[in-house]
Amino acid sequence: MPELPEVETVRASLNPRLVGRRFEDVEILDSRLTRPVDPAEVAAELTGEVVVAVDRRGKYLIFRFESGLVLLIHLRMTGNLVHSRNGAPVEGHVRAVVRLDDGSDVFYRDVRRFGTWLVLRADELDAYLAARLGREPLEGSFSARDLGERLAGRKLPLKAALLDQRTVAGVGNIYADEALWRARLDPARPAGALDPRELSALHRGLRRALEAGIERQGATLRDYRTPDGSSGAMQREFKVYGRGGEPCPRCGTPIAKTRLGGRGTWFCPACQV
DNA sequence: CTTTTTCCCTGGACGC
DNA sequence: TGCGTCCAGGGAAAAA
Repeated sequence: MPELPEVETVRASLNPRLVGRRFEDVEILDSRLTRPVDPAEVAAELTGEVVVAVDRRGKYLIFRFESGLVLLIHLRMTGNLVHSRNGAPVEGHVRAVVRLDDGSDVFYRDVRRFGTWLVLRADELDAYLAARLGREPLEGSFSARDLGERLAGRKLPLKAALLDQRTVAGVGNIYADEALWRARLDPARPAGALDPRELSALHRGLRRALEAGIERQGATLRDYRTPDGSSGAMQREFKVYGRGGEPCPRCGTPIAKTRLGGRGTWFCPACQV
């Protein structure tokens, strides 16, 4: 499940490969991908476009073109971009293919078909993203105080608040649990009830968890791969996610599993308070 | 307004 | 071996 670190890894890999390249041919094989827009219309819009940058905002990939169009890709659960230079076919759940002007191909694969491709004009992009996303947690100017403002007055569980992309952009189920463990905070705590010291710990926990994920090229549990086909290594560093019954790396208490915000949630019942 | 629930999808794990 | 059931979860939309 690609979250901020996985999407950032994909972005960093694709950017140098795609900048300056022209989309010679675009095939969209699954109409769900562009719904409700006709995939043929999207393919026609993208054909001939020249990439000037591959950016990221939250979990969105942003392909910017010379013309001023942008392609917004969300990988959701199992979306996967593969860059193939040798013309070797890529197998399995291919939903779209882009042929570039250097002869290489970008394959979009997605087992569960939740991912989306959306074409916008650059002047529409900010409003689209602003309506859905909060601050970038790794931006230098994002402070514990900013985080506190996003959580103030909210009564839902901390875990659920972190999954809400308007709280902080890019955090998903894995990094929410990992950040809460680092901050020593109980995921069930009411989101608006943190004191300044706890907000600071959560701010630091979020950044440390996300940065660790980026350093390890993301976490590969099943489907996620980088565009060159390699796996991430962050899954080996998980402190609590998916580790029910194993000892807490900090205090040795067995990790507990519960359900919060509709998602599996792992935490240490002793040192997260 | 905020929060919760339902839905979309497929394949892997599990019970019998 | 095969079949049924459950589970994984990001975000949109509907419901509460």
